[in-house]
Amino acid sequence: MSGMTSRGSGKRVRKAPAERREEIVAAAALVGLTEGLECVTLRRVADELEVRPGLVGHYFPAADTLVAEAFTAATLQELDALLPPAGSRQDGAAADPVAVLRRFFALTGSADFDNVSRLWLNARHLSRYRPALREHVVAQELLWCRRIEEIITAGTGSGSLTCADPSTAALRVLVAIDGASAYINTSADRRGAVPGRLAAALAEAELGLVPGTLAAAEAEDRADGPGEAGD
Amino acid sequence: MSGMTSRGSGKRVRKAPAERREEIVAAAALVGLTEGLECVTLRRVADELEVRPGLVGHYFPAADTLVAEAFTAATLQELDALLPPAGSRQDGAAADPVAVLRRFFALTGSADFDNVSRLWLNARHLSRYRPALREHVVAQELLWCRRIEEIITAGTGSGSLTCADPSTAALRVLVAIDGASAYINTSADRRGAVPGRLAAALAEAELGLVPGTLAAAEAEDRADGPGEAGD
DNA sequence: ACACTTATTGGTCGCACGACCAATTGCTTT
DNA sequence: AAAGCAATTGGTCGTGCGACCAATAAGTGT
Repeated sequence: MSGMTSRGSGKRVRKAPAERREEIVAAAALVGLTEGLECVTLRRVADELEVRPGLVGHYFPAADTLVAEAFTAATLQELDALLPPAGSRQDGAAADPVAVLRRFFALTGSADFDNVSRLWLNARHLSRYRPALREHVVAQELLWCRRIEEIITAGTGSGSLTCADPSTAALRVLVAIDGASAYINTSADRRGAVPGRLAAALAEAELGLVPGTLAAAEAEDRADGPGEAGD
Repeated sequence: MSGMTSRGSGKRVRKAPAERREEIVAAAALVGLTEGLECVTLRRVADELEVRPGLVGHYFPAADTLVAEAFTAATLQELDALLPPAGSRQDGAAADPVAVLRRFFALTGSADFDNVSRLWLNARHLSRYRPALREHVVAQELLWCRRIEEIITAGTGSGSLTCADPSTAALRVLVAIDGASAYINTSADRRGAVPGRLAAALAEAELGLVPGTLAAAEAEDRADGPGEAGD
């Protein structure tokens, strides 16, 4: 009997509050990202950490707070992977904005981004009922928008792209991405088709780039793409 | 004691199965539209109709089916209000496609459409967990897309608008609308701003119309609009 | 008027959730 | 080594859910 996955009983592992709290949020973020925010429950998270539910309840007297923080933790990490923050380069030289955007659209269009799309969709809906989550979602919306705006502004500065209002352009790009990812749970199969391209195409139009600059090769991992909804 | 809102007890009202079923679906659709699809529960719907929960369970042995049908009923009705189906005109003359589209964007941009935006967001997320709902959502996505495509095709036929591929254009318009409505639960206040316009603007660009043709006057009913998120 | 079908009731069962609390036990301080 | 703090446990309580079922009563046909 080697598969003793859980420490079963007895042995308590006492940790520093701050550390335990981070651990809980990280576990909650993972659950929320992979299974959905409604699965971020005291019991589920406790189970993940092999801890008693009461402990999670101790750190989060209101379960809503845990859900909200889980969302923020997940999106924050994802954003950093998508668009490295301003001060993250050792060499002072910033990367080419167009290249950054191309990488950005390549990532958001790939299957690896699916869970993130689901998370946003999930959070936006759940915000209807959970005020705490709502605030965190609004904050992340702003943050993502700002991060995109930074790239665009850098691009206009270096002249590699042109745009009247970086703020508006960033918001439009974000809206297009959200529109495309809205179909993640219903039509994920024909993702490569129109919606996925729309965001990049819109960005190209919005930023005065030649079509195709941002739309990476559509080498979808699923090469079996059927023609036009075969209903 | 005049407020005898419910018939309290005893009196049974026996109805024909078909009629009762429609009644249940209609009530469920209303609940789903106003309170959310997770509130479409056997008990909640039964309460709405002043009937015992078991009865609803009798007509819908699987609760998922009720949720799915409620969604379809709600969106079907809404679509007909938004874009009257092809054969709905007594006089054979079809309306001017551009006028139809203008009306369409005016309606989707108004506050009356908020609950519908919420419903779609709701359904798209819930489709992650409920296969029955998922199928209905996919069907409605197709239907909405087709209905828009009809208008566009009519427009290209009459020459009032130009477009390479009506099918793709319709899908793009829908994606834009979905992107805009994604923010309904988090940033409904500054709806008038960028997102709402984006859909109409994209449609104008997509259909070769002069900017402003489809974007109706942004006379928001909420005239008390405060300046930029005052956080 | 009667019997028969079935729409409708009233109730139970098991489950998962958040909230709450007293008892326990690991760690730190004295 | 003893005392104290608090992280952690184990358990309870109330709620709302879907599913299920036997009993009831409203119509329908004879």
